[in-house]
Amino acid sequence: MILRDVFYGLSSFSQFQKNLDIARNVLSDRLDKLIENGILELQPVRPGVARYRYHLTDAGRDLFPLVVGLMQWGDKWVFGSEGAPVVLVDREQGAPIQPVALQARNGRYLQPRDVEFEPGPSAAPELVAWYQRRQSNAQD
Amino acid sequence: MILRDVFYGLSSFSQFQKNLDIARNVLSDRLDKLIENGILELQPVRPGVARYRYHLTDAGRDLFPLVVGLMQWGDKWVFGSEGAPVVLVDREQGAPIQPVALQARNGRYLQPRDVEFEPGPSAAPELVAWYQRRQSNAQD
DNA sequence: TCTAAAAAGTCTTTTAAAGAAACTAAAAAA
DNA sequence: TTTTTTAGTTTCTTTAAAAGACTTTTTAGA
Repeated sequence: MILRDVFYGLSSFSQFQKNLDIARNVLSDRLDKLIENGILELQPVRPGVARYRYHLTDAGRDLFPLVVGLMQWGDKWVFGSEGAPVVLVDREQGAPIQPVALQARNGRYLQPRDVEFEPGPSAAPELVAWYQRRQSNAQD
Repeated sequence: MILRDVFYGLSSFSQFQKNLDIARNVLSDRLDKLIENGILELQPVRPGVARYRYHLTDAGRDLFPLVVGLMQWGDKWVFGSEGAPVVLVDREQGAPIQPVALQARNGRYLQPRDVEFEPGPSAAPELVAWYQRRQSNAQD
């Protein structure tokens, strides 16, 4: 919810507090954790003044598709027919954006059954072994 | 983590328990909540036997881009240069899939600054008012 | 310039959630 | 048929989250 508000454009403690109806200490803890984890950072309101605003880091900005995807999921499965409370539009076209979805390199949309999980560059040896075992056996 | 495991193909209580290293009562609670919220459902292992497997509902399957997006975020910002432990490949091509990202109707990739939040069909009146106030004023 | 209100937290107490370990009943395997 | 595994539940302890009062610094207004 904090992140959603940051993407809405909010950046101060009290703005979050008003909007989220959350205890101040909890808000404070969560903001600290978001900073510790490199998702938000504090920037002085203006040089030389000890008052700060919370802003997204590059890592934080990269969470945008996830926050939007979660909203879209809620629009579909929680709000459903009553419609979305908020819609995201492309500034250039003024049109709603596409739903977040998985795509292959060639642009095809992918469902869970269309993809496979494979051990990556830093896979643990036991994961590689498990994967190879699964490849040889047909059952599971 | 439970959902990630479900997308990996796990479906039984003990599979989750082994893989997640979580207290049994906590796992039980969370599975119940996932069912209550229509993300998982219980299906009998075989007709007439009181043993069940946890399976995704349509709503649950729709969370796939979010789970994958979260993995991709971690691959980039947590694992970084050491590389991903798991990669997702398109079965048809055998190639890694695209990163989850926002796209406009015309296919353009969108950053947070390229989009705008607007009140939707079920927006609360105060959100509409807030939005209109923000449209007329240039500041914030 | 002084005052009051707002902003941004912190501190203390209460409540809820998580974790560990033992217990139970049914189903599968030996 | 006996033993193991599965899929939980129960009870107790520990840890974390939430609520609400309190503090200090900033800022806007009279």
